[in-house]
Amino acid sequence: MKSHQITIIDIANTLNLSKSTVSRALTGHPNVKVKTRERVLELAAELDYQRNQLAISLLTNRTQTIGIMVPEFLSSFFPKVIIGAQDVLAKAGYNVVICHSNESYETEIVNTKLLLASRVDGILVSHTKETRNFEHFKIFDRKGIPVVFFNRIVDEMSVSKVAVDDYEGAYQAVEHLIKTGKRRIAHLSGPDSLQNSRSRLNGYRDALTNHQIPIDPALIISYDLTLDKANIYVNHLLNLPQPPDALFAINDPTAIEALKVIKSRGLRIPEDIAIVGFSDDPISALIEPGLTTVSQPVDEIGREAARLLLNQLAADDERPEPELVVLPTRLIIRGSTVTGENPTGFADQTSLPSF
Amino acid sequence: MKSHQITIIDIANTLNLSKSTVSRALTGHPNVKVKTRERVLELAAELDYQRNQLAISLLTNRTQTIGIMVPEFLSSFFPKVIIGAQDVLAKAGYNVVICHSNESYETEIVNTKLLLASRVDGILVSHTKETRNFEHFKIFDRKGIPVVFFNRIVDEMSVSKVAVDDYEGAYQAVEHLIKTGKRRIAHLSGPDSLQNSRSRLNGYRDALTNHQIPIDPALIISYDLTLDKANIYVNHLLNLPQPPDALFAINDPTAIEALKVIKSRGLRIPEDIAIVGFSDDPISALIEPGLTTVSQPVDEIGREAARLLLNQLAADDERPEPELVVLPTRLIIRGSTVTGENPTGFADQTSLPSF
DNA sequence: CATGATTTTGGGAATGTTCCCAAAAATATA
DNA sequence: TATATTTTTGGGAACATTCCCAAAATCATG
Repeated sequence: MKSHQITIIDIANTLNLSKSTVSRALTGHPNVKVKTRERVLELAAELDYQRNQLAISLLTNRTQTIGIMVPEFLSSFFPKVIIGAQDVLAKAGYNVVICHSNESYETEIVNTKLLLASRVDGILVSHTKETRNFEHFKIFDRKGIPVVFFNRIVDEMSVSKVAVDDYEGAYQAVEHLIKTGKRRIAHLSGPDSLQNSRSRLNGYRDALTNHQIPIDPALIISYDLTLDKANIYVNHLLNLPQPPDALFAINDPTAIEALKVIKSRGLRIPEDIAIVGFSDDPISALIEPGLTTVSQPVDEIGREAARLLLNQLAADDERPEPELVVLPTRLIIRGSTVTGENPTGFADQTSLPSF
Repeated sequence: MKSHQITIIDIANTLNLSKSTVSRALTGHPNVKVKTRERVLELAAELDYQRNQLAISLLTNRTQTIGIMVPEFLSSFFPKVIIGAQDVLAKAGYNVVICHSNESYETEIVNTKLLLASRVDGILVSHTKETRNFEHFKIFDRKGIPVVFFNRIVDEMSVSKVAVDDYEGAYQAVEHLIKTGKRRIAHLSGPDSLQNSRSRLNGYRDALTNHQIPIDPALIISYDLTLDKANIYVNHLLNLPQPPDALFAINDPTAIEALKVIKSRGLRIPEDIAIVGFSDDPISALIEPGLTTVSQPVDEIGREAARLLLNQLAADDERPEPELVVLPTRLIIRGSTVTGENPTGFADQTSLPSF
């Protein structure tokens, strides 16, 4: 049961002033006597007065709130992106509402409605792996609420986007495997609905082709990113008449699952089969052998997405041109592809304490 | 630049109705002709009408929004708690705003103001390690906005709280070390400001005392949970004239940092020194050796905290009695304390895919 | 001390919605 | 057909704030 809220009228009445004067005193308007302002601020502090942002938002039609929608946040990736974005947005005076869709298209739509109802000024989005229809995001666009996609981006919408160079990252990962002498390189790919999944697959293909290695469709498997499936597919690959001598996985959790399966079969990594992941999850530096992986500037993805959104919000005339930012990736080489590299698997750990 | 928002008045004008009737049609009030309701709903859908939650909140003085404040969310702990809480709250029709204080007291106070200004109906809080003064939380209490503490709880406030049995968890962890024959058991503890840090220390002490092992103050170190400090203190302990033969760490990141230092010194785990952590981070099952740790029902902490908050919100008469829920912990035994246990370090992995 | 200029204050509209009460329309009853 | 009853609709107040314009108070200048 909430008690009566303190309003500017309460303050006005106690001090025998009008609400207008109190409002001016609180917002720092110059036209108010110093003495009066002091009296108002003093009483406001004493009563724990908090201006009602709802009323102001209703009046100004701006909530100073940005919605961030992510498909999950159990892995470290999205929390880090959010932290980066939040930092930039907070400095610009915006609050942040975080929604996670749990990789469910239905939940994503519900979140969409929610953000629309709470009248956010803009949204940052990484859609779910199930999302193939983007009508629910176009509503924002039609209402003039800026949308910025990050990480999982949408070709069919003309809005600002932040991605990493998935193609190049994948290309270099596969080229690295080729240089270590591997020839039968498998790829555990993600669902076709994800743009970055498609780009990484292209990078994989082109690296092989450019090194005169034929592409064997039996070595390419797209899956839905649920780890029990990964387990099945890795086993399947190992059971092939001509099993692969290397595996490029769509992401680190997949690579780690593969590593687990391969170790339990008593195969040697990287001699029998080498593994490369994608995204440099903190875990990847800690396991044995350390996982070679394509790192991405996670924090910077969030910061950049926030900046693009602020660009859209700042323009008070017509809508500014959408921008596309592609951030570079970097190959981190560890024991899963090269012997003697990071033998303990411990390197550049940066995770924080938890309780 | 946001375009004109569609309001019920727009709908009312186009259909030659009053705003009252449109409002009734949209909210499902029975007293409206079926034909009229259909016309209204149809036009509303066509115009992408979204009711303005701000206006409603202003009127009802309830925002249907809950604030969750956590000290960090880079480790997996708090994201999991948030997911649990969010699930329960969403089912009860509440939205969630997440704030992370980045372990900074200052930021926590800013977040407090922010949640107060956005008029949340209640808050779930885990305070920072720096927080020793809780006045900023008492403001909520005074305004009749329910507060529930979880994980890091506050003795001096009479509100609902959710904790795990830190004392018992620590006791069992240390007892386990004693049973494996260890006698010089060190404890890397957290800051005294955290209630769970104190409880774990008590569990450690009592386990030693009850097994007639004298407590050596040189083996107890409280630190601020920043990993570089952990590194220094572990080295310090190993350099003692009589180094410990086991280490009970306040949390898993600390334990993993210790493991790293100990391995790099060429000591055997657990023969030369055994390690136990706290909270069963997903990483703990993946490293080598697997980390023995005290697991807590992370998801359930969030769900339970949400339930306690709903209890407070549901009561429409006077304020209900605060509740205290203490959830059980469970010792997970792995290779860092027992040889031959989980030799690969891979066990019960449940982390999700990331990009 | 009067006049004009400037500073300070007050009143009302506006924001989008719900809810209460009254009015109008439709329906039932005599 | 007139009256009573029920259903459906409309008009205003209320929520907390800001902003514009006018009114009041203060100040400076001759």
